[in-house]
Amino acid sequence: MHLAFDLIVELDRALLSAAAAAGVEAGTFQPGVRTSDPRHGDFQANGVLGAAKRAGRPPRPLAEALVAHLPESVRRDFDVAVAGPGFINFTARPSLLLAWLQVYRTEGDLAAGASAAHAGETWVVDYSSPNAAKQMHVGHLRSAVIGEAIARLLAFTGAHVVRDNHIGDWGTQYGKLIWAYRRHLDAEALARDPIEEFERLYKVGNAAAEADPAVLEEARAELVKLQAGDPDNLAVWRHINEVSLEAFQRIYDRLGIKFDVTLGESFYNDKLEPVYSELARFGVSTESQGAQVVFHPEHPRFKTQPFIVRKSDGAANYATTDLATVLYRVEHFHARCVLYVVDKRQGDHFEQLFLTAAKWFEKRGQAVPRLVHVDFGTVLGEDGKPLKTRTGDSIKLRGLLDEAAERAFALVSQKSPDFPEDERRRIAEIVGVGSVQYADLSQHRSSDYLFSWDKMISLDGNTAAYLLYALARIRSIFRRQGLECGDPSAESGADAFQTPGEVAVARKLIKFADALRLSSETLCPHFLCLYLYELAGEFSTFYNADKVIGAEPAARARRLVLCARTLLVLETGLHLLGLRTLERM
RNA sequence: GCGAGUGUAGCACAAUGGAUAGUGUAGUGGCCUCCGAAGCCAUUGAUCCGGGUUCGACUCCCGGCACUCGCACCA
Repeated sequence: MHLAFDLIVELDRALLSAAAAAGVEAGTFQPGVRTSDPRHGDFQANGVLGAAKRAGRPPRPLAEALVAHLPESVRRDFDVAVAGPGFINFTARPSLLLAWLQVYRTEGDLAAGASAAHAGETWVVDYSSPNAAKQMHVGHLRSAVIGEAIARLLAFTGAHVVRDNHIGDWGTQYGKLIWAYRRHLDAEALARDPIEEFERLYKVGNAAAEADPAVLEEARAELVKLQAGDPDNLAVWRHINEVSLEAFQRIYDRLGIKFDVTLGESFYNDKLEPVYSELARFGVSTESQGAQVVFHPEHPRFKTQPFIVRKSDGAANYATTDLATVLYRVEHFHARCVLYVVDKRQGDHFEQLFLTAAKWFEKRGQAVPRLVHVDFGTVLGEDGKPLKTRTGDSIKLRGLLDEAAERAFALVSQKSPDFPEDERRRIAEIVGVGSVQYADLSQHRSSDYLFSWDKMISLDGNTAAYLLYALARIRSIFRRQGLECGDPSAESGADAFQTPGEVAVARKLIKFADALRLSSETLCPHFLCLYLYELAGEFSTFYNADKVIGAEPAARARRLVLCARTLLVLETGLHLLGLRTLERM
């Protein structure tokens, strides 16, 4: 039996053909189907009002006419009603709810249903992108967490995703760093915590260069040697980068991040010369104050605010690399779309980059991919200012995740004292790190967000722990019944949903498709979070009202369907967000 | 100065131009002989101000006010 994954798409199509049959002029009617307030039904079509206005017809009779021309299948699956000024409400019948849940029963089924959205498209997602030789701190959290969630969402909805970690592994800081590395390296500290040692060395080099111009000169000389390909300096540089990447990967492992490629700035060193020579030759760039820059006369601000593509000393900067990177992603990956998951404070840079790339590509006679700055707000402390330690230092990501796991451990130990310690540790890591990820994802990415340990790990409200707890309770039902979750034999004999709790959960489950679509179209994971939270809420109400164990056979079977699918959707959803899930907690 | 963003209940957040603006916390009152009470149920409380567009505006446009951020060789 064919049953649409996204029922909204199906209703949209049905309404369009009904409009044609009812004599509505083509192109004047957009169905506008969306999920609705459950009080009114499951889906509603709002498009009649606008179309009636344009046609100069009263809306309600038009809505009635459309309803009368709906295909038989729609009327069989939905209770259809015209309401208010001219809304068409669709309420899924219990038989449709059960049928949908019987068709979409595994993660593979869901993925197959969702994958039509971006099939055949290649998307490059540029996220995390820390600087080598420095520890990742709280400022790196959101890019990593949001970027990973978006990459997973796109992949699940059918895209071929290239995850690219565009690390800062080249630049002027290496002069001072290498200078200090040669003179002040503490081998013991390096073995203990290499990145901390690199950070210390950089500070030593920086301070020495500030205090003594001769040192500054020496550091510059080290940089020139590195850039000229001096083998010794290159070896130091490589060592620093390797060690840095290993340290980053330990963080990424905890956050469920795995990059497809790590093409840092240095990768583009030999691809920069054509960028500025072409920009100059095409007349896209001009010379200003000794630098090569791009102005955009059509833009209110960038007509005077330059985009510097080559510094007055002849060196490249990040604008140059970013342009070279766009070209590489098109030519090498055939990217149709490139996402930059970067702090919103860099908005100007990306706006200028995209304008410049458009002009450059046009001159090259090449289509520019869709370039999107997926921006996000700042992580604030409880004082409303950017999150720092009490002494004003940035908070290290590793320490932050450790603290999250520690706090979760205290909680797990309190709630489940009889679990063995190693299991409590394992649970705490999942709950703690997941809480940090979820707190970040559950809020609209564009706004700043307030970092609060208490709200994050306190298990009330829209938190990771609440969702994980719902999972644990479902698992427990199956465990107590000696059943595998989703076992078809346990579900056989299920009849249509009856109680308010059953119906509410089933109605929420069929809207997973919509949550995925909304979330991936807008590149906003919080829509998925909100959906999962509401689903878990509906489930908790149902769980409280309707018992599975001990129910008569048909009721037990249909309730097991709800348990299994809620578990499936919650787990699939949480995995898409980058979280790990657990059996009990 | 120019530009961008934000302004929703005591606090923290939602609302893809749609119906009576949702939720969590905090407050109050219930529910464990009942699959995990890290839970459930009930209840109080808000769109910065002023215009406009629209059948319909938290949402779009214009003008204020407040806060945040960005603005020449760091990324």
